[in-house]
Amino acid sequence: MDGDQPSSRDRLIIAAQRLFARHGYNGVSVRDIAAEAGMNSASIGYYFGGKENLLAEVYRRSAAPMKAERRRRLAELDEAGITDLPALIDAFVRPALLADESGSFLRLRTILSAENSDIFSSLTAENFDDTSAEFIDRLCRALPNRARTEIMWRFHFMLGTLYYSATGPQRIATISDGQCDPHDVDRLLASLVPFLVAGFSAQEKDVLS
Amino acid sequence: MDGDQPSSRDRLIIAAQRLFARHGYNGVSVRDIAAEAGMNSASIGYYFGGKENLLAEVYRRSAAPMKAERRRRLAELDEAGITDLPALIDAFVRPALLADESGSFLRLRTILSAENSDIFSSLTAENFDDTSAEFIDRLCRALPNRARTEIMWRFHFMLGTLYYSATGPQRIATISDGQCDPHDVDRLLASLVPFLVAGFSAQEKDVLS
DNA sequence: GTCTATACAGTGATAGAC
DNA sequence: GTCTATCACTGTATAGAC
Repeated sequence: MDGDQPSSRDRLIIAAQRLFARHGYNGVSVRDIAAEAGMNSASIGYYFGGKENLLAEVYRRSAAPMKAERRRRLAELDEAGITDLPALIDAFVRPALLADESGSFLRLRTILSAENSDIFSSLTAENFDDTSAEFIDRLCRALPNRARTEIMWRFHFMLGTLYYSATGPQRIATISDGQCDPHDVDRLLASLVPFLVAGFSAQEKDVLS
Repeated sequence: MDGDQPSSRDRLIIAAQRLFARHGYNGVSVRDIAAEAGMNSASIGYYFGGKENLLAEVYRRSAAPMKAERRRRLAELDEAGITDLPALIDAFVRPALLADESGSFLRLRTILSAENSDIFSSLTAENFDDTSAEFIDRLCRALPNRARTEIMWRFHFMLGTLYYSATGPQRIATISDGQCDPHDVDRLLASLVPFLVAGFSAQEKDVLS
């Protein structure tokens, strides 16, 4: 049956997942992870070949439920025959902020994107290239009068709002004297989705290049 | 006269500024910085009390010209009597991407925001709270029918697009098969400013809270 | 196969010699 | 004011126990 103890390998992944989410990548040592899993630090080298490969394993595990949730929402939209922009953007953005508790996976990815950009690139490409392409295709269909290149730029900007929301929360709280609480994901989404919808719908400025 | 050699302290700051911009904060050791400045690594402890305080010094030095450029552009607008949203947003966004070569200071700040969020918070507050407040006030005046809270949320989203553009460049290049080059700052701005203008102008969704 | 003790070169910080 | 020496820490690699 499935009631088996998790394997040593799995225990390491779970411990790493928890610690990376809380303290980022560089903020956690292999010794911390091993201790959290109740194992020797050298076991990470044995099972994964190094800290970086363990990160890749954690990334894959965390990405899976988020991708599944996005796919589920898209299927729901298809079933209901909905193709409008707000629903589409919501289906992309909401799972990123809600898939794991308080967007800890999103936070980890933001840290990686800034600090270890080469690792981040390959992991993102490996895990999200298909989903991203799917969404860009749908965005182009929902916005037939916008150039595909322009939509990709705006997709890029959307990622920025998402990533930053996962890490820079105290800034908006400071500026607003506590009126804006970035941990209130529902409130955040209520502002973010209309903002993005308007941005994606914007008239194109004439560009030379 | 002013033709003096830069002091040992200044040599360290300049070396750190160059290395932090290229390799981020954690990617540079105090030994690297000291070697670049032609000094002993312990000198950083002596002059600054530690790597973190040296970072604060670098931050202040880098923020100054960017803030000056923003102020200069705002003064220009005031002189010409321009108060429209696109010009205002451009005056905020452009100096962040152009003040130093290839936005290396913006990149450093993004890394800090993700990895060392407590340091980032205090440095940002120390250096940018006044500028941010000034811009939010102007945004509110340019958008008199939008709630101030909502404008602060959108300001938060704008920071996200900026920060991410400074670090996650290769992602958009991959997705677009090279059609979008995030290092082309002029092209980036040509898409970003209209996107933000539309986002800031968006109709408010009815929010419960 | 699984796991661990241990050594190695690197980090930031710091006490104390000069 | 500057440097040497040293400390506790990091990720990694490996020899060897079981």
